[in-house]
Amino acid sequence: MTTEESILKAARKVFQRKGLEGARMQEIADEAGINKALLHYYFRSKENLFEKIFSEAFEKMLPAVSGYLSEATNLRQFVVFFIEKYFELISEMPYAPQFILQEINRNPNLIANLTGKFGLPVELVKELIKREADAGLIVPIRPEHLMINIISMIIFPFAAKPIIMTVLFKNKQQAYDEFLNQRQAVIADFVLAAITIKKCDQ
Amino acid sequence: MTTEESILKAARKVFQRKGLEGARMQEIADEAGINKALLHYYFRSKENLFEKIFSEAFEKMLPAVSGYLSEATNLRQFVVFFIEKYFELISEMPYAPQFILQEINRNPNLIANLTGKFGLPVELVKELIKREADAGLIVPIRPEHLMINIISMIIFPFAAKPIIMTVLFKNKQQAYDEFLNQRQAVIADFVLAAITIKKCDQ
DNA sequence: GTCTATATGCAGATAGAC
DNA sequence: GTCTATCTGCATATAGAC
Repeated sequence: MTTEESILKAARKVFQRKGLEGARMQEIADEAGINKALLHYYFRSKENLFEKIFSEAFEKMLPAVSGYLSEATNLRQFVVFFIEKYFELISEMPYAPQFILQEINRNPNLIANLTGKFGLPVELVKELIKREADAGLIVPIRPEHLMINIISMIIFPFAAKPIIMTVLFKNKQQAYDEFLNQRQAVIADFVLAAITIKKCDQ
Repeated sequence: MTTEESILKAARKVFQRKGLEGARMQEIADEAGINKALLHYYFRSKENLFEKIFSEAFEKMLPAVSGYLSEATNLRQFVVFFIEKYFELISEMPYAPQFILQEINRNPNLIANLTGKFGLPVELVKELIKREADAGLIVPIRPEHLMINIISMIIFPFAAKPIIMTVLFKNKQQAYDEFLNQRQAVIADFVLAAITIKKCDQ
C-alpha cells in the first residue's frame, strides 16, 4: 500500500466518524502511521482531502440504482434486486450514509456540485412504479413514497447503529450483526407484502 | 423572551445544523442578537451549552413511545397511533434526528449517560408484536424488524431532507412539504398492508 | 518523500469597565 | 446583565533539514 493510499484509508475512517469539523489532521496522520506534514504534502489542505473523501463516498452511494434497473423486467424483480445490491453496497461502507447526511446538513452546498448525475435513473424507477400501479399490478402508491420507504429501511439501521445497539440489543455487537444479516430478506418480504394487492383469485 | 431563552433557541438552531464541532459560539451569539461573552456568562462553556441542547433533544425524541402504548388495545391500533404521534413530534423538531445520530456517531459516550430510561417501553412493544405474531393475527415478523421498519420510514425523510429535495423534487420546498404531509397516512397504510395476513375468508 | 520545528490564525474563554 | 478588549491554546499550514 502506497503512502497516498494509506492516507486515504485513514482519512476515510476519521472523516466518516467525526465529520469535517470534528476530524483532526493529527488523528488522520496517526491512523495512517505517518507525519502530519506529509498530509499537506500529498493533499494541500484539510478541505481538499475532505472533498476527495466526501465525493468518493457520495458517488458510490447514489447512482447505484441505474445499473440494476436494466436487468429487471418488472417492479417486484427490481425491488428484490435493488434491496440486495444496495444492502451489500452499504454493508461495505456502513458509516457512509450517516457521514453524507451529516455533511450535507452542515453545508448544503456540497450537494450542488454533485447534482445532475442521478436525474435519469430516478425518473425511470418512478415510471416503472407508476406504470404498475396504474395497471393495477400493485397497490396504488406514489412512486416517491415507495422509493423512500425502501431506502429508509435499508439505510436507517446503519445510520442509527449506536442507538439501536444500545436500545434493542444491550450493546451486544453480535446481536446487532445478526439483526443486520436478516434485514435484507426481511425488507424484501415487507415491501412485497405491502405492495401486493390482496385478492382471492385462487 | 428572556436572554437565556433566546440563547437556547439560537443554540438549538446552530448546534442542530452544524453539530458540536461545526458550531461557532460567535454564530450562536449573532443568532441570539447578543454578545459572545454573554454566552459564557449564562453557560460556562460551549460543551456545557451543547450538553443542554443535546440531552433536551434526545429526551424529547426517545421515550415518547411509552405513553402511546397504554392507550392502544391491539397492535394495529398502536401502530397507527404511534406513527401519528411520532410524526407530529418530529415535524416540530425536524433537525433533531439527524443531529442526534450525528453526535452519537462522533462520540458514542453520549448515549451511555442517557441510557436506561427506554428499556421498559421497548420491551412492552416487543411483547405486543410477538404476541400477535404468535397468535397469527399478523404476519410472522421479528419485533425488532417491525419497530425499526416503522421508525426508519418516519425519521429518514427528515434526516435526508436536502438530498431528497434535490433528487426527487428539484429543490422545490413546496413539493417536499406536500410529500411530508402525505407520509403519515402513507406509512400507516404501508405498514398495515405489510403485516396483514392475506386470507380469503369473506 | 519524510521528518522536526515553527509560524499563523482563529475560536473558546476571561478580565474588567459600565 | 451586558458590553469591549484581551488572553490562551490548539489546529492548520509552512519552512527547511535530511
